[in-house]
Amino acid sequence: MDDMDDDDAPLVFRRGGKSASRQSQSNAEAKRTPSSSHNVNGQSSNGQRKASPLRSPITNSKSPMSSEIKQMPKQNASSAVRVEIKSVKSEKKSQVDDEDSEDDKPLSSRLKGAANNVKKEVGGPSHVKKEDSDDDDDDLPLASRMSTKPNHLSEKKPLASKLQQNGSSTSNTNKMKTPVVPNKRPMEKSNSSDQSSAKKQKLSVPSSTTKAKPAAVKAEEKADDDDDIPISQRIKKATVSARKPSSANTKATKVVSSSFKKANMKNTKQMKKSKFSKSTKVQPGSTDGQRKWTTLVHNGVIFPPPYQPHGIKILYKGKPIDLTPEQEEVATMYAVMKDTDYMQKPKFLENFWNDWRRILGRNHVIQKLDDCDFTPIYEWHQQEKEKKKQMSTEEKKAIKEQKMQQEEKYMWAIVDGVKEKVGNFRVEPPGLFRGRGEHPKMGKLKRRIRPRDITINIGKDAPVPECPIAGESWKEIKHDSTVTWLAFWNDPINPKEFKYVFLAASSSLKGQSDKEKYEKARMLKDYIHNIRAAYTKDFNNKDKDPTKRQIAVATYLIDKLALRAGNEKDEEEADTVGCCTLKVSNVECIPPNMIKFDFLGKDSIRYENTVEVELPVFKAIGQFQAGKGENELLFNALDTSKLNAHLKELMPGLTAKVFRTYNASITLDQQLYEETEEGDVAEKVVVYQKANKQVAIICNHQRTVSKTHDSQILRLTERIETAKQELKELKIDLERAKKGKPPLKGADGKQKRNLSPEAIEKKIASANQKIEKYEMDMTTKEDLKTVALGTSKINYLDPRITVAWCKRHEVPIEKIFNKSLLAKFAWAMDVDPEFRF
DNA sequence: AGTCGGACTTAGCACCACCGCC
DNA sequence: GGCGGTGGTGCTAAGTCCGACT
Repeated sequence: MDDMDDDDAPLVFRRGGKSASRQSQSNAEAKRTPSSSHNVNGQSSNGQRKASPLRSPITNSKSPMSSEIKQMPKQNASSAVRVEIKSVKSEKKSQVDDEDSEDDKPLSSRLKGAANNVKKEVGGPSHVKKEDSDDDDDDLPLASRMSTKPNHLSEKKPLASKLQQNGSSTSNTNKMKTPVVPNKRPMEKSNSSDQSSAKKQKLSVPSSTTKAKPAAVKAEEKADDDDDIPISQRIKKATVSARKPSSANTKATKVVSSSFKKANMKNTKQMKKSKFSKSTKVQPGSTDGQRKWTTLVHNGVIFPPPYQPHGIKILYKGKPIDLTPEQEEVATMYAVMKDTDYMQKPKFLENFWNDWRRILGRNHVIQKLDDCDFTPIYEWHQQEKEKKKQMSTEEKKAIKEQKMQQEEKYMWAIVDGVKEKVGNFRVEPPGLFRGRGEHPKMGKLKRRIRPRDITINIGKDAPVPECPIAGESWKEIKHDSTVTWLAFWNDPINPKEFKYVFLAASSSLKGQSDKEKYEKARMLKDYIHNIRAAYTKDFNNKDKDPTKRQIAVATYLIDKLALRAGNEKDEEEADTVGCCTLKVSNVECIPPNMIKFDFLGKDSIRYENTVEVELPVFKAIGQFQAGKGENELLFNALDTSKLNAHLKELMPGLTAKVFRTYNASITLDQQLYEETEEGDVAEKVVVYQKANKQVAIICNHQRTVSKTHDSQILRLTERIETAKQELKELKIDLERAKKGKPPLKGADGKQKRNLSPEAIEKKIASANQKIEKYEMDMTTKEDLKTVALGTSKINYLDPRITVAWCKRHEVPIEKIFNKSLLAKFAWAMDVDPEFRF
C-alpha cells in the first residue's frame, strides 16, 4: 500500500468556497449572455407549450396505441415510491401509504438548522502516484467483480401478454421504513449487487479478460490505496482511512438485507410492472450485432400548428407596412425577442436581417433594419400573453386537456411490447436561432420543418405512422433496429447535423445505457491507480516523445479537473474549448507550481480555476506553451481521438468523459459516507446537497444568478433585522415581566399585552429559531446562486449511490429525486443498501 | 491518419403551476 | 387571498465519441 502522501494533495479548488465572489462578477459577462436572465417571450407564439405529459394520466384508452395493447394497471402517480429492496420471500402487500408528514415539508424548512456547512470549502486535492505500474497479473477485476453476485433482475419473467409501461408515474409501492444500517463500508468487491447485466454489452467488447492487457495499466486489487478517492477528497485521506472496511461488513450487509425482505418482495412486483428488468434482460440477448430493439411501434411526430397571421403592422420610418404572412411570421419572431440580450448583439441583428431580407425580397420597401419599428407587434404579443394569463382556471384546463388529447398518441412508443414514453415527439417550431455564447449563426431563421424533412424509423411490421399534415408525406421510412431514434430531420441551421426524436429518459433503453455508463465509470475505479501511475511516469519523463507527454498531461488535467475532452470545432460554432483544444492563452503558469485556467467551455460557460499541480506538470505546460502564440493549441500534438485511443489502451472502453462520471460519482459516494451523521432527515438531506454541490463545482455546472436574487437577499436581510429587533424587545420584556412590570411599547408604538415570563421565553426561543432559519436560507441561497445542482444529479451521479444511502439512512428517496428522476432511475431502485460506487 | 457522418449524452434556460408565507 | 419564490418540466443547443470512408 503506497500512500498518497498529502504533499500531492494540494490542488486548490478555488472554485469551491469562493464561488460566490467569483461568480457574482464573472457571471454576467463571462457566462454567455443571451437570454440568460431574461424573460424571453419568443417561443410562445409559435412555440408549443403544453401540459407536461408526465403529469398526465397514462391510461388514456383513446389512444390508438393503447387500444391495441393491454396496459399495465394504472399507476398511482401520487403515491411515493419508496426505496425498496426486493428479495426472496413471499410477500405481504400492506399497501399502507403512510405518507409521513416530514416528506411534505418544503425544502426550506428541511434545511432548517442544518446547513451552515454548505459554505465550506471544497478541499483541494491531488494525488498522483509516484510509483510504477507494476504487477501485470491481475486483470479482469471487473469481470470478477461483476460475476460475484447474481442479478436478481434477471430472474424476473416478463409479464407475458401484458403491455408494460415505463415512464410516467412510478408504481404505487409502499413506503418502507428503512432499517438503520451501520455506517460501514461493505466489502470491496462484493457489492456489485446488480451488476451482472452490465457486464455484457459494449463494455464487454474488449472484455477485460481478453484485451484489457495493453499498456501495462491494469486493474489492481489494491487493498488500500486512495486512488479511488475523488479528487476533492484525497486530501482528507488520513481521516478516511481510519474508517476503512472491516470484516464486520458481511454481517452488516446480511442483517440489512434480511430486514429488507418484506420490502424486497414488493419491489420485485414493482419491478415487474415497471419492467426495466425485462429489457435489461432482453438486451443482452440482443447483443447480436448492435440491435437495440426487435419490434418498434409509434405514431411519428406532431407538428406545430401553421402560422396564424395577426395582421399587426410594423412601422418603417414611422409608416405602417403591409407584410405577407410569411414576412410577418419572421418579423414576429424578431419582435418578441425585444427583451432579450440577443438584441444587443450585432451578429444576431445581422443574421436576422440577412434572412428576413431574403423573404422580403431585394426590392422591398424595407431596406434597413434600423428603420424598422417592431413595437406594435411586440405590444400585441404582450397583450396576448396577458390575455392568456387572465384566462380562468377552467379555460386553461380545457385547453390543456384538448392539447393533451391531440398529443396523447404521439407520446408513446411500444418497444418490444413495452409501452415507453417518447421524449421529444414535437417537431421544433420555426424561430430565430438562439445559439449560445458568441455563436456566429445566432439570429438566423430556423425554418419550419415539414413532413418531407422527416425520416421515420419503425419496426418492419409496424404500421407506418400516418403523416399528420394532409397531402404531405414523410421523407423516408427506415427499419433500423441498430439505432434508438424514432425520427430525425436535418437541422435547418446546420444541415449537416440532425435532430433526433428519442425515447424519454424513463425508458428501458435509456435506463440500460445509463446503467452501462455508470458501470464503466465504476470499472475505472479498478484501473485508476495504474492509470495515474502511468501518466505520472510519462510526464516525468522528459525524453518521452512530445505526444506521449502531452497525452499524459492532458489525462492528468481531465482526471484532476474533470475537464471535457475538447473536440475540434469549426468556424461556424461558438469558440469554446475543452482539454485538447486549450489554447496557450487559456492557461497561465504561476510559479512555483500553480496553473490558472480561464476559458469558455461547453455552452460558453466560463471555467476559471487556479490549481496547484505537480511540478512536472507545471514544467511541461510551460514547455508546451514555449514559442507558441497566444492563440495556438497548448496540446498541439493531440486531439480527442488520439487521447481516447490512448485511454482505451489503459482500460477497455475508457474515454475522457468517463473521468467526469467517475470523479463525480465517487465524490458523492465518499462524501455521503463520510459526512452523514445521526440526525433527522432534514440534516441528512443537507449533507446530500452539500455533496451534490461539491460535485457541481467540480464539474463546473453553473447557472445564471436569478434576476430576483438581490431582492430576495434583501428581503431576507430585512426579515432578519426585524426578527432581531423583536428579539431585543422580547428580552427587555422578559426582564420586566420577571419584575412584574408590563412590556414596553412595540416598535409600532402599540402597547403589547402582558405575558408571563414563560410565555415570553417561548417567544424568544421561536424568534431565535426564526433568525437561524433566515440566516441559513440566506447562506444557502447565496452559496448556490451560481451553482446548478441538477445537471450532476441527472447525468453524473450514479443513482445507486443515492438510493443505497437513502436506504441506509432512512431518508425517503423522494427527498432527493423528483418524479422524473425516480422514473429515470427506476433501474437503480433495488440496489443493495451497502452498494458503494 | 485524418475527415466526416451519425448517434447519443450533457447542458442551461424559459416557463408555469403550485405552494408557503405574509 | 394575493403574491413571490421555487421546483419541475420541456426545449433545444452543444457537447462526446464511434466507425465508415477516403
